[in-house]
Amino acid sequence: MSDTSCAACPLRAQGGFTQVSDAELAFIEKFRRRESTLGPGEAILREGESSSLLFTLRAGWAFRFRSLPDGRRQILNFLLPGDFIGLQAELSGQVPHGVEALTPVRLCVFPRDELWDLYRGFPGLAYDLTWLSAHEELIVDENLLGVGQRSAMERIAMLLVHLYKRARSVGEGDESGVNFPLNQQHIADALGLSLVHTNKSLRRLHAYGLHELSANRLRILKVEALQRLADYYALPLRARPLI
Amino acid sequence: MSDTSCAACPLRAQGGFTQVSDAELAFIEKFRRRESTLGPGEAILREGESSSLLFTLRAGWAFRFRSLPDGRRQILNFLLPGDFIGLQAELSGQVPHGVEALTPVRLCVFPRDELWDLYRGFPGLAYDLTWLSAHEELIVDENLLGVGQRSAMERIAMLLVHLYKRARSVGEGDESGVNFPLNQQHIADALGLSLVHTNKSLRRLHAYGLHELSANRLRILKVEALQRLADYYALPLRARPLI
DNA sequence: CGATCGCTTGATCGCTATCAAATCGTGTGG
DNA sequence: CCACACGATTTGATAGCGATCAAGCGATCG
Repeated sequence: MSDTSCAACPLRAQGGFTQVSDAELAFIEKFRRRESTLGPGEAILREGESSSLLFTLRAGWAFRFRSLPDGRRQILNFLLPGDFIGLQAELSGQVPHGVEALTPVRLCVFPRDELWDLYRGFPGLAYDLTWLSAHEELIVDENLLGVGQRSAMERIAMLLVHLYKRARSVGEGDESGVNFPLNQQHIADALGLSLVHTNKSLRRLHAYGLHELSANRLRILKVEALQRLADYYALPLRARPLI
Repeated sequence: MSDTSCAACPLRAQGGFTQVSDAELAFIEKFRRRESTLGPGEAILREGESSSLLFTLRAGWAFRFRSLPDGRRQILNFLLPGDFIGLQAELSGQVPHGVEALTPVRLCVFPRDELWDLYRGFPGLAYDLTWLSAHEELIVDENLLGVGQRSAMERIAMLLVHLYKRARSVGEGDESGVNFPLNQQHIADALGLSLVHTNKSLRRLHAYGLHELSANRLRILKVEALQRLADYYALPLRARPLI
């Protein structure tokens, strides 16, 4: 697949993202080295390794995770189109978490060592990067609140609503639902639950008739009810920067 | 108490922070509007409210939290001297979390609406802000990993080691221990445990003789053993930016 | 067609929550 | 100085949510 020009970026075209100036766009185009494609289950970043690369997820879903020596794994957050990957690395470039593709993904690849040019020449983009970082932290905060304080059912309801809204906000799916590439193990790892209990809770929640989840497709029938059940009221999603 | 000049900042003097140029220091000095002092339990930021202010915690401890409508509260992370407060607010300035002082705190206060001057004129400081944001996310990641995957005892051991190391890294305490202003309710809220269970686990952990915790003072006797118990191996703390 | 992976279900265990109450230290007012 | 209130800590008893163990089912794939 050949690389698309940033000016013709289908993601940027589809709205929900902030505007950039022509000069900024030109810089981004130059900053981006190439595009890259990976399949489901492939590693974008490996836990504990160094990477001199940064990415923007242009298409597809992925997730960020950390694990313990004995194999327990915690999914920290899910990455959807427009999300930026790799900021958390310390200067050394070593990332304490892994990032793995959930679906086929399309990545824009940037060289970390030219990040400085961005800060020096394009304060607007620099600001955007900080914003993206702070925004991702906000999502992790929300997960932590859920995992620390909510019951299993509440957590699941929250996750479904959360991902549904985010997917819709980047233009995926429609009234009939969105693609939903997580399996139950992913849900369990994201919510700090066992696989078995996740299955049982999911089943019990399904019996309420507030959502449909089948064949990789998620449909939310009663958003309000689900949100009430989870005590989860997401802030409205604003236009966000895209680099 | 009169304001200190940034050039004479006792925090910056004490090492562990990255260097800034004279020009940057001068900007920070101008950017900072005033200092402010709050007592334990006082709110630095109120959950859900808007704030046009940003802060650097110059002295004292605080914590960031979110709560659910029914009162359950999750502490997201603890703030120690040098930490920057308020980045997570969306452009509107609305913060989804609260920040509360644990000890008497001394804050440097910055006007959010001049943040743009920093990005335009001082790319190095802009970079630092992104770094601080990403670094805080890293800490929240770690908490999420713990709350999602670790047992009660492991979580407590982790928290003690984590806070001890951070406190030491900003120059607090000595071999004989550090001040430790959390009560058991704070620990419970940070780790997603009930107060009663926190107490019992703390007690059981204390019986192992790996630490001493009394009268607001924490002493770690066997760091290695505690870390092994928690499966927690913190990355070495690097020099960090201070704004 | 056997193998593998993800989903489902039942039985049992145990960690942690919840309920209840006692203890202790501290500050306050009589 | 004592009585009292209040917050933080501690302890015991009981309940329950979610983990763990074990097994079966269904679909996809080489």
